Amino acid sequence: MHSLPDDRTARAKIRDEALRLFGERGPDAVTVRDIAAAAGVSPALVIRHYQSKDGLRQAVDEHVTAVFEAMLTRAVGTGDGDPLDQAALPTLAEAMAEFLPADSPIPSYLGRLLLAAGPVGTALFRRLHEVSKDALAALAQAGAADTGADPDVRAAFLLVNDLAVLILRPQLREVLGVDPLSGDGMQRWATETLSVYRTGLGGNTDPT
Amino acid sequence: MHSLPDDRTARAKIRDEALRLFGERGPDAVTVRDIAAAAGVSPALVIRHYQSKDGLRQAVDEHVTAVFEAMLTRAVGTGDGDPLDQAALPTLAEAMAEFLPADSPIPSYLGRLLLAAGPVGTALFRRLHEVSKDALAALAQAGAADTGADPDVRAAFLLVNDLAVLILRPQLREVLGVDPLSGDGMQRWATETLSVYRTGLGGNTDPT
DNA sequence: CACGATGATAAACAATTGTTCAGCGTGGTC
DNA sequence: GACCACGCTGAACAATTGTTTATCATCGTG
Repeated sequence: MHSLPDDRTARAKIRDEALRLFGERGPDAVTVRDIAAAAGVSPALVIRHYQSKDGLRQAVDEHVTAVFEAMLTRAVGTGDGDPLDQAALPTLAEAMAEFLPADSPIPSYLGRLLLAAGPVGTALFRRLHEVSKDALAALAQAGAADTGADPDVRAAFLLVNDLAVLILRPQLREVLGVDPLSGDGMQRWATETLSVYRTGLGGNTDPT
Repeated sequence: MHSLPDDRTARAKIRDEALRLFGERGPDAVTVRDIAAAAGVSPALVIRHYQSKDGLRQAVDEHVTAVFEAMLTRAVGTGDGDPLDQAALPTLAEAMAEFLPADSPIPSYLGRLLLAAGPVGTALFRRLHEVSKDALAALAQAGAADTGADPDVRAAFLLVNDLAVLILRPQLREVLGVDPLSGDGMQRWATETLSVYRTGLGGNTDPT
């Protein structure tokens, strides 16, 4: 990422197609020949640029992580204006919808990254848990929420609720009839989650 | 060797080892030779009994689905005593902890089944969503909860909160320092989720 | 004892996959 | 023109993997 002449043609295209295919089917189900064909190059060129398939996977990992990190800082950065409102917590999916094109392969790849065993996914998950804990603490300090008896678990609970939309996107789309990362789907999802976060599931919570 | 019921044959052992390995690494990362070695038999015998690796995978799918289905009916069956209390909803993980040994490979395999694209996982997810919807409706009818403005989405929300423990178990264990499917972990997780389900995240919910 | 039936195996086969290697075309420079 | 650096490729290689085939051992039974 330093001083290479230009990332312009074949090399970047290989990485982008790999990102897309990895996100769709998972790295194990994608062959070097698949990637080469999708990028319109020969399999040998893929290896020539990235040494190995695993090298390519690492390059995609780093690229996706970098994009996501930039997105994170921008997302929490914008929260400074009105630091804590209803939208301060479930911003992960919303940030993706805002900063990425609707057909971006990054959400899918991120979902796989978080699921796969490995240092990258683990670090990413831990990072997100920290962000979640910080957000919860900020909400609590502002009196907009309570950290609960077990702040670590509560933050993890909030986090996985957000990640579920990434990880189970195909299944949710199948069952709900709408892509949970689309505008409409996010609206419906956010409404319900915020409702629960605000007042719980409802019902006769207090016998007044 | 011979005293046990006729389920500890080589055939069953192959299936059980396949279930375990598939759950640990995913079917694509497990070779027929791996399974054969784990079961103490030859690779040829694996094929002889199940025709193909995919046939074995289907057999494991059916076995896991059957076990899970039995678990589901027993779990909702026990709910008849005191039909709806605090424990009526997030029973999925608890049912597993109750009906399965602590080191059972079934939760992991189920998690993968729900994530993988394919008819079995899709059907399973749809089935669970129905169960979740029914449970929510029952809670609502008893006045213990509200179906919300969007019952389908609310039921899906509750479902994925439960599934997250299955799907993200390694990551949660890593971050929280406790297996969320162990007794201790489930206790902590259930406490927080029920707290949120009951009253929301807390804080100054109304600006009096 | 012979003898199938049963259950299991070793060895080979064919296809796939990651990777290497020798070389080809093209464009800039002397 | 000669040359050479560079981006790229086609074909081959080696390892892995799912699967087949031909064979072996064992055991209850005539």
